[in-house]
Amino acid sequence: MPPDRSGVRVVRVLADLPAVGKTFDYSVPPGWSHPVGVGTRVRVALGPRRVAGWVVEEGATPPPGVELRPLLAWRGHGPSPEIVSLARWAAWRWAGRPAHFLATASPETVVRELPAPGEGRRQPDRAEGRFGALPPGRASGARASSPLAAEAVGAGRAVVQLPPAADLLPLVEGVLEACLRPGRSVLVLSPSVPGAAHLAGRLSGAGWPVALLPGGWAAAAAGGRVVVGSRAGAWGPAPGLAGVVVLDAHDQAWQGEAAPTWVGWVVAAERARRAGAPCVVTSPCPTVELHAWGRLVRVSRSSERRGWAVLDVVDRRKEDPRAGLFTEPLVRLVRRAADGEGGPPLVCVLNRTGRARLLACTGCGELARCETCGGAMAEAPILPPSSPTVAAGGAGGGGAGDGVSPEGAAGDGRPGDPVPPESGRCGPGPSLPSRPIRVPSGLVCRRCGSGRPALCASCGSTRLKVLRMGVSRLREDLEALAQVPVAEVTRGSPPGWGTGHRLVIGTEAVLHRLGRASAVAFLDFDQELLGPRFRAGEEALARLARAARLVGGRDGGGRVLVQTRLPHHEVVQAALHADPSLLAEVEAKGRKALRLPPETALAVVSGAAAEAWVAALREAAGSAGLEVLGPSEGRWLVRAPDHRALCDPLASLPRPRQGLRIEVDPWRA
DNA sequence: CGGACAAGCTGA
DNA sequence: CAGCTTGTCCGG
Repeated sequence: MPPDRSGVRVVRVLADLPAVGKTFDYSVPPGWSHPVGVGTRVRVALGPRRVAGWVVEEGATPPPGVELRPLLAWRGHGPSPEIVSLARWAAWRWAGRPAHFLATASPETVVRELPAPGEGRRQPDRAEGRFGALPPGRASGARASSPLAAEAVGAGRAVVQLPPAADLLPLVEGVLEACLRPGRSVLVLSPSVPGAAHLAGRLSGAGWPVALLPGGWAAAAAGGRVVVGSRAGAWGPAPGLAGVVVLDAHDQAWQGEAAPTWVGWVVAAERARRAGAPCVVTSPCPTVELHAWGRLVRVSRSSERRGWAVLDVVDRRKEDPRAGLFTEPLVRLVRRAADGEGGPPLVCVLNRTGRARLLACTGCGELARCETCGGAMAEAPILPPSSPTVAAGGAGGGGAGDGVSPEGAAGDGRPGDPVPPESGRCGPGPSLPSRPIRVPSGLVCRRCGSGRPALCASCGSTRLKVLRMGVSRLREDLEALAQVPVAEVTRGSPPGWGTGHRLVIGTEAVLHRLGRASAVAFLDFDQELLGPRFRAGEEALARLARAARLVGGRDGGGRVLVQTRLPHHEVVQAALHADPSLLAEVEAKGRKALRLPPETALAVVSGAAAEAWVAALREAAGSAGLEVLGPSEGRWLVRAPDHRALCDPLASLPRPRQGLRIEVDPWRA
């Protein structure tokens, strides 16, 4: 090593190792012709190993007494210095590691050089049809100039409340017209990957220079393009950022389940703020957070009404209780769908997987409960041990409450999930068929996972009646009623499952899987309304909005049927009157009263090391106005007046290497 | 993260 | 006291 300060470039490198937050200094080999700057991806020696990393600082003074080692290899272009800085911010904001975000912000392959910058808009293709017609838009070559877009761009931070079935393209094009300039970029994000691809196709057909992420990373990094992506796209390259558009900003998909639980639209908005660029988000049903963030821009009442569906509210209080979920209006709808010819299907939604989630003895009336823990026993098919086959399984969700969340359904049929233990304490016996079947069925505890045969524990009767049925059972009943095949779609179903059926039933997932429906029926909407999460109301309205979009709004002629015992609930009323503010007002007051976001900032801390760490946090807490509540079910809730008061202490307290999960902005408190 | 090394437990 | 496990520290 030459004795320094004589033309040897020194760079500070962050290794791509989640647990190593520390940075290390290296020398740039003198012979290198590669561009090396903040964000460049490199390979370095760290102790005995060679690891990937990013240059995060240039020209730093290495600590005295360390012999610098040279960078080992140049691994192509990486995120820009602005993104490196944004990653540091996000690491603070969601209690994560910068390396996590830099990985998200980096291209999937080594990018050695960048193509030419985008050239501005060319004449639109006339061949428009190949991008499909959902939602039914007019030819996008037509004048897109949208006064709505102008108003939104002018507001700087705008929440455009477009109804569910509205075509978003005119607004997006309006923002592009207002913002996209040679050599600059506009970021357009959609909550789903197919949604982003579809949008990219339409924009590109309309003549815009599009780079679709993640594949188009290099093109995006060259600048002058509309950069289209989904959640991770919030981290995509967009040099000279001149505007940001986020579609369906209320969507739960903007937040991930894995820690750090960063929120895509919040990252995009922060990026726009730092660049001084306008950020326009759209939503048919803006959340309270969105209301607190930006200025609300609304369309006319008549447009808004047109974009929501006609809602049939079935008051289950007035229906014959013996009819169960099959109310008279639903039966009519089912018969009509069964008799119909072709066209999109009737979609029935019931957010309960499995066949039967709660049973009682027909003889003595006793509930089927677990002999071990007292929890409710659900009916479950008996599977061969560790069968990988997808089947209805009531076994999901260890202690996840009612399992109403889509996550609760995640356990379906995955190997390693608690399936009824045929070898267990009271397994049903030896001769199991090799394929999963529905009969004989057993009972399985949804809390502790133990199983037993389908018998009443108190009188031994084998006749059990279903008090709360799940989709699998309902599918059979629906098929019997309709006399046509009925498809069942849950999270585990293969893609494309259910197409070609006149009737489809499923959990919440069915709303995401299908592109179009003639009608959507929510069989037990109370479950959505009363979910044990503080965002239950907003989620429920988002589902109604999605359903309205599926049926094409009022113009599409579709209907949405909602079976509920709470017909006056603000969520139902908001959809009925095509006025999401009816919910927003109630919701804002409620959050304020209960000191929930956006009134406060929350984090949930859990894991093996949580208890000790939280104790230390409590020590440090008092000054900052930080409250630590809990534990409840092994989780602590940390509450602060705002994110600064929350995240500063979380960031300054040293973290154990393992066993600590911090969820900032938790979905449920 | 993964290797190095130190401190603790075990068994002959 | 060797041999192994478990824990803590460090890397430029």
